Amino acid sequence: MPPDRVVISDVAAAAGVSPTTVSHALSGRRAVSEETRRRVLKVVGELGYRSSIIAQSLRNQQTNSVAFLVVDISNPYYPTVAQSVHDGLADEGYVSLIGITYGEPATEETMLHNIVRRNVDGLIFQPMSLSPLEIRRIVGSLPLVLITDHEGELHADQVQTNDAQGIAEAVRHLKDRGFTEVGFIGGPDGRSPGTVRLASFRAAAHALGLTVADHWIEHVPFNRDGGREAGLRLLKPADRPRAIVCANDVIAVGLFDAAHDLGLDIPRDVAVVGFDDIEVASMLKPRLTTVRNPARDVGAACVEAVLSRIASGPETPYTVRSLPTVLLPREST
Amino acid sequence: MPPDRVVISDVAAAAGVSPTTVSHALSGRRAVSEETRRRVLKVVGELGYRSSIIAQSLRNQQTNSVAFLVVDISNPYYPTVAQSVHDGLADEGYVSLIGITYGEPATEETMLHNIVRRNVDGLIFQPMSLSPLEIRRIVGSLPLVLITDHEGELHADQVQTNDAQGIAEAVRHLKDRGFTEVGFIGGPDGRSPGTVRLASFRAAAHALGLTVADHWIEHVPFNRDGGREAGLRLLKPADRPRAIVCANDVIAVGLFDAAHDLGLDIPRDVAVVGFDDIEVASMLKPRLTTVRNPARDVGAACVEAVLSRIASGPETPYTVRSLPTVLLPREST
DNA sequence: GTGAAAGCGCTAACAG
DNA sequence: CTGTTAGCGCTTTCAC
Repeated sequence: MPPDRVVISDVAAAAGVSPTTVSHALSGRRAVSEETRRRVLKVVGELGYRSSIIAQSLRNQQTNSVAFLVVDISNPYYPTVAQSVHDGLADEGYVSLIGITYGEPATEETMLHNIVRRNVDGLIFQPMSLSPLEIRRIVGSLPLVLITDHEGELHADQVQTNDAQGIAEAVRHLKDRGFTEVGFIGGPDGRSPGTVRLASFRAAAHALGLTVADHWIEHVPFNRDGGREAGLRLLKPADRPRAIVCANDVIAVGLFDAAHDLGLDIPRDVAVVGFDDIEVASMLKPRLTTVRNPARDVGAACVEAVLSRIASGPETPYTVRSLPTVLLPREST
Repeated sequence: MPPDRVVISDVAAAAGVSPTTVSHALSGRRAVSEETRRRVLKVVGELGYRSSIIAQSLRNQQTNSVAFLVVDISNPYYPTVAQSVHDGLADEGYVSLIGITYGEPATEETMLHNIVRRNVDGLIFQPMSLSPLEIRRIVGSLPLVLITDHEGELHADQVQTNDAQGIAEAVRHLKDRGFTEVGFIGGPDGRSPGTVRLASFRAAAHALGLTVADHWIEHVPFNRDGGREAGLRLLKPADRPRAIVCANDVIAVGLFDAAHDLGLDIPRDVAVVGFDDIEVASMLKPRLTTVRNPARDVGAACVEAVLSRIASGPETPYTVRSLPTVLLPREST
């Protein structure tokens, strides 16, 4: 086993040159005679020298790292985004620091502080609790990309999906299929994407003259159990909606559970529409009609945004990238 | 917006003390008079000082970070492990650097080098291509936990699952149900977990006197398409196995696709057993019989192993943690 | 073409 | 109880 930490002065000594020369032989930022360069490289190979990124970071004031703060990796939608972010960043030589916030305000805040303390070069963040201004206050002038539907001043670059469009398509599709009494299972109140989706649902249903009873709107956590419980509440009464739009696919899975428990057939007794198009959606029986949320594109857009911000500095105006969503009609409607 | 980078000397100057005192007032590693401490803390608050972890890392020779190298985050099994690792590490104040290797030898190797250059305090790694010795050569004396079924000298702490046990239960269960002609869809040849699972399958089938034709064994990538293609090859001929064990659930999903395409009923025409118990398993129709692979426990065991190694140093003997697997009989058998 | 010296931000001897 | 000094490993002036 070779000595564990070979540092630049070890290489310099062994090659009979100064650390400066080793640095330049490796980086190519200054001319080094061919002969010296070869000798240095040889010693580097023999000693197994690998420069310390920590030391470089301190000196260069940049770490080649980007943090990605995500709400909840147990929803299959997010690993896809995370993978896309990771791969895009890795291609450009950046490492990703992934943090899971669970949407908790305290967790969001402490993670933000830790990220600043780690001198990351940029941050991609899907906020659930903190406001854009609070975030900016914590991270200073750090390159910041927010994944959010928030309207208005963000103090950050933005990546969003056009959820209203997909939801509108879904509602129209329900009407075309003859479902006129419709309900909605949304996420918790607040800054979650469920809020926008619910608003879009209401607007679309109203525009098309569909019936939406107040008690056909449910707010639950974005998970399978939430969907199941809301489903039970909505479907048990005789007075129930004939179609239900869910704020995401995971909730729809829970709704499938509820329908199964109650012996109800989908779509005969109740139609179901999801949101996200996670892989499971096409594995369910019946296959789930859903709105496709382009996870990989979202990740790629975030990477692109954060890298251009890192390159351009804080002066250039903030950008907004809006990605389309589209309805995928399948068997559950 | 406050000045972006407040450093310790700024605080010292504003509080009228030395940087040393600020450091100690914050860390508590040296007594500081109550009066001074209060003053320093006040200034820290006003200026919004947050110490640089990069600088601390260079000085202290430890980064409070652990790398987690995983094969493929698109298989839902891994996000669960990753989440467990992330949470366990976060609880102890460590940040996780997640890398996705896709099992590529070149990627594994460069990621390993980069990780060393980043001075992480430890590494949790599920190797697919590199051998334990090659890995140890690259990472030097770094605390290293390998997630692998590899038998023999590992030069690292190990976390493994007792796959043989679960597979044996599965095969016995198939026999009990009256399936005597059995096949297997495994992963690619090599260091993948599929190799051990196949060997266990063969051993168990042989011990119980079941029939396993050579062409009922398939090697495919660990994804849905792989399962589908293998399924088509196995199920099309009249001479087909009556039950198929899959090396993981994702492959089993592909097999479901194939059965569906061919108009075959599960379990009447062919029984299916998976491995992992990802959430989808219980959502399929019919619900998938599978061997539960304790993802969260694996993650927790890795965290525990790497942290104790970090605490104990390289001298203490390597440990092996073996986690049980158990069959979950459901509707697909 | 090469080297000496300074400094990134921090902490720990050492000294008082 | 507090401050001065050195140094973690690197890159970049500045000087020759």
